[in-house]
Amino acid sequence: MDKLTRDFYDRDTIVVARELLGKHLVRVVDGVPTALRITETEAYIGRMDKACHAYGYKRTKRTETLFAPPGTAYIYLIYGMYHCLNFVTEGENEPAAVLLRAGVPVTGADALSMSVRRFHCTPSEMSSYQRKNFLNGPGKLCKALSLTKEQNGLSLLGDELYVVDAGERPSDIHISKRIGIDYAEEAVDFPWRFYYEP
DNA sequence: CTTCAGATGCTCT
DNA sequence: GAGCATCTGAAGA
Repeated sequence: MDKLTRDFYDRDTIVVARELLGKHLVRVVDGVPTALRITETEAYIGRMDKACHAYGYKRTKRTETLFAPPGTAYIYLIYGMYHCLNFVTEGENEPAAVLLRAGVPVTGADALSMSVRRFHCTPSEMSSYQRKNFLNGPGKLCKALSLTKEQNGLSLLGDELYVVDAGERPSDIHISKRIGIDYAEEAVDFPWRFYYEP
């Protein structure tokens, strides 16, 4: 159960996105860890990707975090009420990141803390619809882990938010176009979404 | 199962 | 002022 180091993140973004599948994302609040298994990711690469906030090395207040060292959390508000969690990759001054889109709880205790944060109830009180759609979206994932823009810029090498290799190697990884980037012209067709059925 | 409208605030032009 | 890397509940098939 080794915590991933900077070397893991400081590589090609596509590779990092693929290899994050099956890893455990750990969020610690008040000393209590909650873990989920990562099941869906997307790559965003500013150098060449019109879907990336930092396309063409565009530097604004928001994209500043994408220029931080690999292994930094990039978290932003979307649609006025949800948050998206990303991991910065590929070297300093090379704005690129992996979006964390979905996961599943690792243990029963993890399921409990996340169901409380998401629905203010226990897992057994969740509807079957809620159970089926528990963590299958970036906004849901952030809510379940109590992540907001307050945590933007947090290092993944610290103790509040990090990823561990639990030795799981998912088979049958699916690849597709990315979700919700219809504005991105030719980049809408880039096959940079990775996921598997846990 | 599917579609659909509405919520809501921040960022950039 | 426009638009957004989304989610939910309600309604219909």
